[in-house]
Amino acid sequence: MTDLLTIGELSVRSGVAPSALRYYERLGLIRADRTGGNQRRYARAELRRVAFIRISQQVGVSLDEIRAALESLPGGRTPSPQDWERLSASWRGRLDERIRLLTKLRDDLDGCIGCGCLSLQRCTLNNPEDALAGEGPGARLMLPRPASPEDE
Amino acid sequence: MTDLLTIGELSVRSGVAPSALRYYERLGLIRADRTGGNQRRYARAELRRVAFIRISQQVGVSLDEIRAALESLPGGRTPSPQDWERLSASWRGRLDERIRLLTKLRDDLDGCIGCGCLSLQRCTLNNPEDALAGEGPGARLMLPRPASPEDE
DNA sequence: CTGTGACTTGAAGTGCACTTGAACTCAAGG
DNA sequence: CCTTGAGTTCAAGTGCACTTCAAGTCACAG
Repeated sequence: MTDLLTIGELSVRSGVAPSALRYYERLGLIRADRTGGNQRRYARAELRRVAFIRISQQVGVSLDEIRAALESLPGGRTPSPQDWERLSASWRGRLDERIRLLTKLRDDLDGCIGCGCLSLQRCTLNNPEDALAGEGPGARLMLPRPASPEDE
Repeated sequence: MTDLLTIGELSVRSGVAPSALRYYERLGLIRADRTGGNQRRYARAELRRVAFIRISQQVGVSLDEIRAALESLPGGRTPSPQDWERLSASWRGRLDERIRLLTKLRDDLDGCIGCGCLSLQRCTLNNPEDALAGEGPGARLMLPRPASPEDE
């Protein structure tokens, strides 16, 4: 029971496929020591990093932004609880915003269903002023830019 | 002021790029008549369809599912208000679920920040039982399957 | 020492939702 | 009639987050 994990072990414990872990390493999100035979060995702290990565993805943050956040850690490679708190808190706003927009969408949808204006003309639903645009996770999650109606 | 729209007009009114409209047509999401010169002319009803498509995407529904939903319309090609209501309502559950999961994530994140257990070991945050998995919009929005911790 | 399963690499492939480019035609105003 | 901007097609490219593949190496139990 050494305190270094193989890629297989890290994969099982983190729930992330080995291929994804290698991918994260290529992107500079995690790091690994190597054995004499060139195999990866992960410090346990990497488990925390992987957890942070997955949680951040759930919030809708891209890997590139996560990388930037992790790189912002002062000096030391192993994030302290304070680092963790700061990073987690920094996504909080994003999360709030996403929840807010989805909730607004739901309310608008309800309003539309209720009011019968389902042709979506002058309905708030079709009102582009702020509609989950930008900041989508993954590739293009939400919408590049929403609709701007006029007539119909 | 004919009641048929060119692709440029539909693009401006819907906020969707012409290339995207052609793409939607290829996928069978919208349809267009053609002029003698082979140019697309859209009935105004297509504006509603495009609006529905964009809204559905915001809810996190893939184009393929949207296509299936639109195909489910009984007979007539122009969706009635009732159709609209039914379709909109059918996404409602997805929307609720997404909001629920994001809210749970936020609460967990708060809990983590508050309780200081930021190493994310036995924290709910890292609890995979239900974590925005599946059903992501776009490509792979949320997560294929989340983490399953154990030690650290 | 050998077999087996876990590991290594780089390159290529996947899925979604589009966008871009090249080469061309159409529609409408002057 | 001619120019110009808007339209057409098909093929290929983009971005993200990975996965898959082929060909080979490593670690360890027996």
